[in-house]
Amino acid sequence: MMRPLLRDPTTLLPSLAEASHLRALHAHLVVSGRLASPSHLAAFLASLASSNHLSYARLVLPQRPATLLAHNAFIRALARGPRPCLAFAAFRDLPLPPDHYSLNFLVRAATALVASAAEEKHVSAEVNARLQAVSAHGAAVRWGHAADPHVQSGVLSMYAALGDVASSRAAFAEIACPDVVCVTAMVAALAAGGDVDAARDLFDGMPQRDHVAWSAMIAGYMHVGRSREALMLFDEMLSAGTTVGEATLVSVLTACAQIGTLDRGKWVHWYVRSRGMQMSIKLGTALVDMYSKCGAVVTAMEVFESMAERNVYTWTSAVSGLAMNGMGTECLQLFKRMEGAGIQPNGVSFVAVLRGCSMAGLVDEGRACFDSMDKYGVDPWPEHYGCMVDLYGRAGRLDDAISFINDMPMEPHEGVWGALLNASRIHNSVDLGKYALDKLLAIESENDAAHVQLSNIYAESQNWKGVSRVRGMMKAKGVKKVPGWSTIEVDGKVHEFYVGGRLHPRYNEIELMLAEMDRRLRLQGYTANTREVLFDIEEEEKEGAISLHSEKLALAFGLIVLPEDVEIRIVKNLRVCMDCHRYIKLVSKVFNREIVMRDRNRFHHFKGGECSCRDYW
DNA sequence: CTAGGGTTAG
Repeated sequence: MMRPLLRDPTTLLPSLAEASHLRALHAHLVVSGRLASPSHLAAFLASLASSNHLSYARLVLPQRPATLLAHNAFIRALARGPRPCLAFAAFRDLPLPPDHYSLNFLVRAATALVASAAEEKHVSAEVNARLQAVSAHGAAVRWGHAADPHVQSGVLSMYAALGDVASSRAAFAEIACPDVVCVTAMVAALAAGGDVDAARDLFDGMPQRDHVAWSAMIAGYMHVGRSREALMLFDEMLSAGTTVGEATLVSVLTACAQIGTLDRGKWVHWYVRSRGMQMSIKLGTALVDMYSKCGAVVTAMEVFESMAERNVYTWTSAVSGLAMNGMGTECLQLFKRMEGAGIQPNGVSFVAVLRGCSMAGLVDEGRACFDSMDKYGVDPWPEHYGCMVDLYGRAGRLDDAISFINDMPMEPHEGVWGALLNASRIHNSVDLGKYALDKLLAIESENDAAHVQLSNIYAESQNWKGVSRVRGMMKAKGVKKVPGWSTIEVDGKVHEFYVGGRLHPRYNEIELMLAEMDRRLRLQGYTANTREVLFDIEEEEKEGAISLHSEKLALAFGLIVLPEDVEIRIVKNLRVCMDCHRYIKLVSKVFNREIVMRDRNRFHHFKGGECSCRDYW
């Protein structure tokens, strides 16, 4: 008669916040005799623990003959809860010797502890997590359960979460016959430790691979930013006919976002819909992120609005998408909506909204956001200070930027000086630029971008001596400039262009188009601004170099091969230089094309001779 | 009653 109520106390309890309801349910379980059954007791305890009724659970637990089933369920619930350290206390208080289940859950608790410590960036928490992790492994050995396959795979990923691949390796070597799960865990551990090639060797040697193994290897490439290989492996996975799960698609979308390949990203979106796959929070978030990072911010927001459920990652992803696409006002509005929806912003959310405010020159609003971090219990990271300096500096309030730096409770990190340097460039403040560079170089003496920035400041003020001095400095210190490259996607294929390079098979056509572009731009009164460019390349390449910045090559190629009604989408690894920016604005007008360019920091949407960044970047 | 892969910034 009362069966329906008892079916699943796990889903029932969270809605019963009231203690009287709790006691009623408890009484009900007792009277009906259900609580005498170890599995019902275990389920009841688990739901108590996971719905934050810990003290109640602790009252219930010792009142009957102890079973490992019940205690293990309790430990498991604690391990998955907000405070995994509680699982250790429960493990210590076990009235019976632990079995392999207990140890498995203990190891999970340690992993969760490590993960949360890493997220909080708290040093003492990390040290503590490390100790707990080692002690969990020790307990598994001491109680004779270290050879249980569930415990083994758990231990491997636990050490991986700690960043201790050596221990993962050692533990893996102990396993006589590792099963698919353990090998997959080891593949992931090696990749997380940066040794993707070792991970790939292990993966290639696997006697059988299921979709999780494929997924782990694809994600492994993503961990080290080798997104092209991730996509290539995904193609192999498709040809192998393996089932494609949601997790795989999330990694694939991350790869698309990183490369900026909108066509493949759209294909994934289509794949999800055509298979009728359910749109989970993670998948939806990955889609929002992919569309944002491919410059399709409108579609990103459509996906965002269509999602049934969103968490702080989803919101932050959308806020950040608006910020990087230069939609500062919308970004701030969305952040406010997020607060209104009762979502607690975290450190990343604040980085995103502060960047958005910076883009739109919303200085006071940004300041208010920064000040509100305290209210949410978010400790500012160095990045947040960097954003604030950028916010003031970009708006031309250099004095405010400086006094903000002086009031910092910590030593300014390189990002802070970098922001000040950039502000000095925008507002032509030579002295401040020099000062910021000095500070920056004291921290990062070989920062090539910083040298280039200072040189640009000198160049803007026609100080050629300064330009050559910086150049000499770089030579003397052996600072190597990162070579610039740009990519453009045509029919799903990504074409790469390098600065001054003539490697593309259709270079002859590109050269003709570049000449045509120059001709038509000159008719509009364009003259090349050689100041930055001259510094950017080696002496012998100077001649003709203005046409050879990688983004111009990519743009010329786009003009050749893409139809007029298709926007030209370029991804560049460095910040766009002033001359190219001016050049591309003009091309967008003269050739009547929409051009979207993602540079190192943000998007530039060019149209009709204007850029969405309003010339501040 | 257990296990391996996946989401936000820089």
